[in-house]
Amino acid sequence: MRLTSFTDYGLRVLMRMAGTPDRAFTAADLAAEFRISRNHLAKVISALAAAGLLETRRGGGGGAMLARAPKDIRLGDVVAVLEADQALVECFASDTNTCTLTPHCRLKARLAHAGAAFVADLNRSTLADCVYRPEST
Amino acid sequence: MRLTSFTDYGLRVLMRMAGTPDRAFTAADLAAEFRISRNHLAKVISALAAAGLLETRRGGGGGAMLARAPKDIRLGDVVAVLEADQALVECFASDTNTCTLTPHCRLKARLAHAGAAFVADLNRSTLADCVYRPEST
DNA sequence: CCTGATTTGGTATTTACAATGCGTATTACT
DNA sequence: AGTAATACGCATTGTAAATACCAAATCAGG
Repeated sequence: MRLTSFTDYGLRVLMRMAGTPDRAFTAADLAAEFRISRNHLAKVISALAAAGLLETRRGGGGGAMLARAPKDIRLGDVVAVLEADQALVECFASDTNTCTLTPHCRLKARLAHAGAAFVADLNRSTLADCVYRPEST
Repeated sequence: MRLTSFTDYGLRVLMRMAGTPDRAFTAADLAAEFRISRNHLAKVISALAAAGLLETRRGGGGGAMLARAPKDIRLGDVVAVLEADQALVECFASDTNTCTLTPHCRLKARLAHAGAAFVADLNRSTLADCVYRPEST
């Protein structure tokens, strides 16, 4: 059971931004602070913006900031958005599925239910519960 | 959010065996039926046997069969065993973790809790709920 | 007590895909 | 204009899962 680093990074970004609201973070800033790839992080930020979680502004002095208050951002929703294209097991990707028991399988629905339980459990917390404050404040 | 095919195959094996109890399945039999790698499947079977879910017998006429009644095998436990070496996110693998917010991160515990919720939800079902019967019975 | 069938375990190879890098276009502030 | 940033497509890399291969241990049956 694994989440992609894409999702991992997305959560880090949100936690960090919640720690210093009203600041516009550039992808370069965050990449340096986290010591990860700037390019990859830029895509994560794009995805978060596309999901309506961040507001971005181009050009000089631009960057990204939270689109809503941390308490209005539920963690499960974030994970669900960032993991949207991940199939829990093979048979969830109907176009590439080769499982021979697919038509009669009684497991798939239960796995889907468990995945929903995972998200629901995370949704008991909001970003406000996971604010990250940098070293020097 | 993804499970490995290792786990996926393990679940298929158990469901199939529950459909025809008292039969000893060889790795080759199951691999042919599922149209997957025989060698890979052999390791899955090994892992299931090591976890006490299967009894295996070597030699001519050997094979594997369920060690317990299907109703006594909980799906969440199976997944937990087969996914044991999978880190949900980077910081769960403490030896290779590079996340700069690790000491102060308030997310990790919540992710772990959600992972447990996933397993617990699956544990509401047993293998008896997911028996797979082959085409011709 | 062989012989063939099967599991078991280790290692090596292949492959798939996430992760990363990079170049260009686009947008916007100064 | 010039500069600073996002946005986007494509190429490349790296890593881990998936697979293949091989040797050894084990057991049933003649």
